[in-house]
Amino acid sequence: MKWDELEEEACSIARTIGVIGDRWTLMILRECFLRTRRFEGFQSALGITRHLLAERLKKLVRQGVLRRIPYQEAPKRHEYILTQKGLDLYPIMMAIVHWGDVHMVDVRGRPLLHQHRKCGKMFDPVMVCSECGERLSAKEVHVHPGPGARAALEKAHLDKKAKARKRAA
Amino acid sequence: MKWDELEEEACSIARTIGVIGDRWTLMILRECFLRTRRFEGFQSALGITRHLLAERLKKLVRQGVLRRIPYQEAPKRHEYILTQKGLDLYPIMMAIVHWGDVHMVDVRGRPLLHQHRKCGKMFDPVMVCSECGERLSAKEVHVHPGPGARAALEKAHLDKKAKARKRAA
DNA sequence: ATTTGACAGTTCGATTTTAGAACTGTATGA
DNA sequence: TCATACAGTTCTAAAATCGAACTGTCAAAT
Repeated sequence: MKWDELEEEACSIARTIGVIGDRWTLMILRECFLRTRRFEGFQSALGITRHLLAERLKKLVRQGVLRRIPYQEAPKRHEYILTQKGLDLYPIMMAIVHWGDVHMVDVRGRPLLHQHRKCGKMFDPVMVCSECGERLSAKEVHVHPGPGARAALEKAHLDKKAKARKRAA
Repeated sequence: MKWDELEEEACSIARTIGVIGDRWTLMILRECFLRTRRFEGFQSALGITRHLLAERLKKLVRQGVLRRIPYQEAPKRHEYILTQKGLDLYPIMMAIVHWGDVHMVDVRGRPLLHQHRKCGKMFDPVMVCSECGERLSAKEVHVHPGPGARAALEKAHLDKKAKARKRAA
């Protein structure tokens, strides 16, 4: 499977992984959420090769996760800013941070603490059900095929028939 | 930066990415949450090469995300089951699915729907503050260096001095 | 007037990963 | 005894990544 095929799969995980599912992209997004905006900023914070950084930034802009905004003429310079689509990645980032905080800390303790402005307290992110507000766990969730999956199944069925015809010919 | 260095960084995102931050690992974990347990199951569902699948499964077992459990002798066969550490990845998975549902669906609609057993309704996952229960967004969160970050800063400081001495010599 | 440094990339050869396919070995069922 | 299921391993070719150097514009320092 190639990267660009992932985005066509009838699976929201596959499609999302097509956008953010590699090491450097996730690290770049971490920096975005920590308010880094410029090429040099990303490069020196991450130690990524300049080549790859340029490539990943372009890809994120193409996909609408970042916006490239000029901040000076002569020479032309741009900043990379999260779009709303990019900001919406926040729960993913927080979920990743939290898992690391719980399962990957060493003796030194947590690298970062998070304070909620609204209530003023240090907090952990918690995932709840949008309908009843209770904490979610894998075992309490039932998965059903949605309209996208049914369409995909029909397509797979047709593909299979096409292949069979091809073999016969 | 190499993969194994990621796990030593003073950053929970970097450490987590060191474990799950590649395309195939995330897809394998998707299958785990959909109840796939065996080598052939993963392979045929994902189209991953057998070589990489074997490698990724080993890595996940080493890191305590999966447990390798024999289900028959002669020939020896094993199943790969999520540990608690693995089950705790659920919020990350759900956050990824949800972002895909919102930003990457096509005309066919959502591939999967999620039903919460407790309340019986179809739901979306929502991330809230553990202290006050309000929805989280990036702008409402303040980041503070924790104990792990301070220790890391001191270490970086020492490393820098060591390097300077080396240059001088 | 000339050099130095910051910034944002691009280019290129060497190394590392991944893809794709074939092969190994044990057991079951026809 | 022949085919099939399962869980890998091995091999070569292709693709991605690394590391380092190079390009070009401008501002500030000498």
